[in-house]
Amino acid sequence: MNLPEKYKKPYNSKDVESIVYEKESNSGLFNPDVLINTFPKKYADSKTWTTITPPPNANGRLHAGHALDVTLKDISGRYKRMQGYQVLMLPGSDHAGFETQVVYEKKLEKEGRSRFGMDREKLYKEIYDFTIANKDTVTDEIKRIGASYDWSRDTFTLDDKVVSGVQNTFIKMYEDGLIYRGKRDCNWCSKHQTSLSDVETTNKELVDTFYTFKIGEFNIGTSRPETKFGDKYIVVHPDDKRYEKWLDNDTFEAEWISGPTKFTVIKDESIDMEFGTGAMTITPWHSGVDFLIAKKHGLDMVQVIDEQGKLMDIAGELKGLKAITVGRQKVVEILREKGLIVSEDTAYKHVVPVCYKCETPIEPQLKDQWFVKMESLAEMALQASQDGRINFVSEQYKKVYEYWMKNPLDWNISRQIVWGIQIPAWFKNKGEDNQEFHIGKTKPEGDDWIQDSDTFDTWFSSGQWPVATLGFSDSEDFKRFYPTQLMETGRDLIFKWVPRMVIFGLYLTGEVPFKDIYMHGMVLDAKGQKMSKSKGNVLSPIDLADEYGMDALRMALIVGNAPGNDIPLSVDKVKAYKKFVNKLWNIARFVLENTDESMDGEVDLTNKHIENFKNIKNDISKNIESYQLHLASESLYQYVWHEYADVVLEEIKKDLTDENKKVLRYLFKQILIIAHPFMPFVTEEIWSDFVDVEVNGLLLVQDWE
RNA sequence: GCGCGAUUAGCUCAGUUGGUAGAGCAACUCAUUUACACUGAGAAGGUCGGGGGUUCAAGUCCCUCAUCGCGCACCA
Repeated sequence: MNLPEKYKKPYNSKDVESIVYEKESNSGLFNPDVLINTFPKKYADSKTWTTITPPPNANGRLHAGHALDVTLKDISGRYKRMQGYQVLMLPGSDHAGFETQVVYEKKLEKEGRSRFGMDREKLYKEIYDFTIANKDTVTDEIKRIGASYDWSRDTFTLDDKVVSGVQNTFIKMYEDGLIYRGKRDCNWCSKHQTSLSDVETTNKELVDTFYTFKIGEFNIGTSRPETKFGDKYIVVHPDDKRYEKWLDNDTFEAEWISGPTKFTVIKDESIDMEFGTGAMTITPWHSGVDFLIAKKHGLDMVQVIDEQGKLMDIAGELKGLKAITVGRQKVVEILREKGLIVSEDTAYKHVVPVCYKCETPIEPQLKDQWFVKMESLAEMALQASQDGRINFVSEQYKKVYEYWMKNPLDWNISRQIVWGIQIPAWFKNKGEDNQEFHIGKTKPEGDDWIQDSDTFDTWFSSGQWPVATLGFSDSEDFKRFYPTQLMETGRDLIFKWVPRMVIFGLYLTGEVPFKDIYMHGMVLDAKGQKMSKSKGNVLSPIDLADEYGMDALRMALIVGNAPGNDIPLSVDKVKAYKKFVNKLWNIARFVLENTDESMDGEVDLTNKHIENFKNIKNDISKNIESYQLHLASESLYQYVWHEYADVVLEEIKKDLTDENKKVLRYLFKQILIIAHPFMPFVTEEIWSDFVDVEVNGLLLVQDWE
């Protein structure tokens, strides 16, 4: 027969992938509007199926995790589109405020520059250009994975409509009493010079010296002597017998760092009598726990360490020293000379919060910032999970989510960085306490108003992503596509992103933003280690695809990857699926050599092979529906190789009757359909040799009944 | 400390409502130009981490212990 030349060689992904993607993309069928217009019979009256794709940070290149992310949702999307849904997979990019600024700061550092002292607008413009350039690279790489995304709706978190809508949300929340400005302890990173939310810190175990100091009759423990300059309160538990002779608010004078100091005894139940001596001093400005005690008892709060992490005036001659290093040593020296050290435990292990980007220990600071009151919002989000309006594909994340929603902490949304959406708030007399402010997008009457220079926590805008990308509630797209079906994203975003989308979705629209939540695991190296540049074990999805083909990589990422579990990826595994792709190619060769289009008519549906296939197909459909893609892909592999090729084809080869050829051809075309979502490139390519695509359409829109 | 996972063939992992264990890779035997050597046929390999319980029946449900991983919080 007329076998195309290309089948005489093994499958070569390089000859195929970009051409196929272009063909599919140029057809416009990734856009649901075009889908309806082109195939009205199939799509005009059908339901929508929507997924808003997590915006990859527009600050770097794609890694294997992105490839998994795109593949998982693309399989579902392609499947639903073939089934006849108006599929919208909406792509976007995130300016990723703090993350991008950190990346850009590193770049500046390399160039011997610094963002501090740079003109705000100039810096913004530079980061903007940098981000846009990267965004284009990232977009191209996502396309290589085969993402059937509607690029005509591509959205950037700094698009006008998003910025405006996000600011509106802030104003609405303020009016609803859900946002307040308050002096509260914040997680301060002294390297990056910004406050961070609780989920932007991570924990690090340190071995420090734990000191016990003598203050009058009390022995107090601390691992942070450098904060003790301003301490003038001794706090003990009200039931502690050791200190029962002291009454609440009793005072005494004792020798301390800067000389004789007046101390006040405070009794508070939050003290752990078992720890240390059961007595401690407090430093409310630099400790969240101490802050709560001070607030409760109305105590003075004094700043000891400045925003660069240096000791302030109160430290007298030690002023200006780096608090945590030299400052600490000097204070200890002073106290040693005064004979106030009772004991030193040099092997004290404790865990401190550090900046999740640079691991600089967080220095809590009291600052005026914008906070979101989380309690009622979290309650709404908890309800949605408990009553099943949102469904977690893997239960373990439901538990984590619900735990977090039951224990919400108010959310600091102010960031002292320029890269982001500026907060629509205006101040008079900036710098003083209790300053007057005005909330609104435009400057109020009068000359002395200046806009808050802070920007929103990036998750404040990306939390609104499902609503924002669809144009907020007054747009046509919103009415058509909201609420969406699937939110598929990495397990690391269970706190940062997912609950916030649920909260904003419910708050802004009354409806959950998505029904199914699929949290995928991390892609690890072959040994199960986290991929990192420093370990040198990073597998680039683009490099792998260059060598083995993207279809092979997609399969390697899906098979054996149960929802939510981390997945090791090895080159051997990708190779194995490259063989599978080639197997499909060779089957196509055989079928093309032995059949032709005249055999495309009716087949005997009671044929045993067709009956068997029907069961496999049902099984695969069921597993895709429930996001058990590892099972679906496994069945596909087993069927194609060990049933169709090893049994059906071998049997029919020995008895090439017209009827058998028809069965062979019919089944193979069906295989192309069920294999398409998993391996879009090779299947689409082969499809065009079986049918006239001009007449019958791309494989992309064939019926999956 | 609290929470969440994991522990199944040499390795990496599946195993959906309980019905006496599966895949890929590796290793072994055979076939030798076949649509496909990026191949085919075959065989081998597991007391499902330990212990206890529920059940006619447990890899699967419950309890407990151990080891590993992760997350959250904190003690000054």
